[in-house]
Amino acid sequence: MPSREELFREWSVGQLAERSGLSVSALHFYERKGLISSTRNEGNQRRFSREMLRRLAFIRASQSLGIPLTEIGEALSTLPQQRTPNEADWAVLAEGWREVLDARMGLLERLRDDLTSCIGCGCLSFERCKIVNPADRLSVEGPGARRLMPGTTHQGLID
Amino acid sequence: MPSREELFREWSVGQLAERSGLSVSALHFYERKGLISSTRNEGNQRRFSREMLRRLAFIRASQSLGIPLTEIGEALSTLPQQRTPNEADWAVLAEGWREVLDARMGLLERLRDDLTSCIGCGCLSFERCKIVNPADRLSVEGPGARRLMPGTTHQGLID
DNA sequence: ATTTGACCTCAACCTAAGTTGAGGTATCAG
DNA sequence: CTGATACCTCAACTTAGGTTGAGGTCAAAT
Repeated sequence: MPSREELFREWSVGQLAERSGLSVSALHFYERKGLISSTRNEGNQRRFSREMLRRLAFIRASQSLGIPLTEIGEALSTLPQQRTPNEADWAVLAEGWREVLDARMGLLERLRDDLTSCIGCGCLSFERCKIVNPADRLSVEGPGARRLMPGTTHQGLID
Repeated sequence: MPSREELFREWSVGQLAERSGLSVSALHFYERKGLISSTRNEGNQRRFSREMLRRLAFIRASQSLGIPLTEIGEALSTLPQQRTPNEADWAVLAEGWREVLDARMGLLERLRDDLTSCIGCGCLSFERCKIVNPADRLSVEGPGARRLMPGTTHQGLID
């Protein structure tokens, strides 16, 4: 159980970085992106509340699931603004990711099975192969790097 | 069955682009990266052999599985150099991806289960939560964008 | 009083997987 | 023979998720 002091204490970036295992530059970056927030002391230095540590934990957990920061940010923005989010609030977010993961796994499973049947028929042809063709939709996305695994909002690779 | 002409015919970039559904700039890019190759005619224009079409099919199929181009290139470089690769050669590559996919799905499954138990215990803490901590290893990879799903060579997110 | 270390901002750089555009050449149809 | 395409190269731009460094300030220990 954290002491009364611990609960109300505010952390500097360096301290938050040490506790979270993230770099100071990453914390600055997350703040610019609106994923975390801070107040400033008299000398313009950041002070973070204890709640930010939990936000960072959620961010890291979500990233390890392959979810992009923009989506993580959207999820975080649904947390209550006035009161400090409680366990139930966080559970709602985590449950949302569960659905994303299930969808993503289903996609991988279908791709794997199609690949297997492609080995069987030896096709790998542009006319026939289900695995080769779906990329048509991906190639319509415009410039820049592609997302490896389109998340919640994927348009369906195979259907 | 393709005609004798078709078999020996060489394609220009534009034709290859049309047949494969890829853009001309992407084909140039793949050639620079060594994924495909061409000869040049008298006027310095690219001529592609029929085999390149199959390579492109493999590249697109692999990409739809979330495999990065560098790994696809490594796989392609294991194809026989002297003779034209046959069905069996391609099947070896496809079988390799199957293993990658199985590993990737196992990873997602473990993450999903851990997330579920994290909802149960309501922790999301840096000290205890299996889902939050593994990112330590990811953060050691240096500058630049992270891969969403580390492929064959992943160091193990959770173990 | 000074030095060390932590902090501040801002701009530039990195990878991946391409796209876009400028400036110049080739090829083909009429 | 002359346009209209198609092609060539090369450089710069794109997104994501940050890192690195320059130049300057703040805080605490000596």
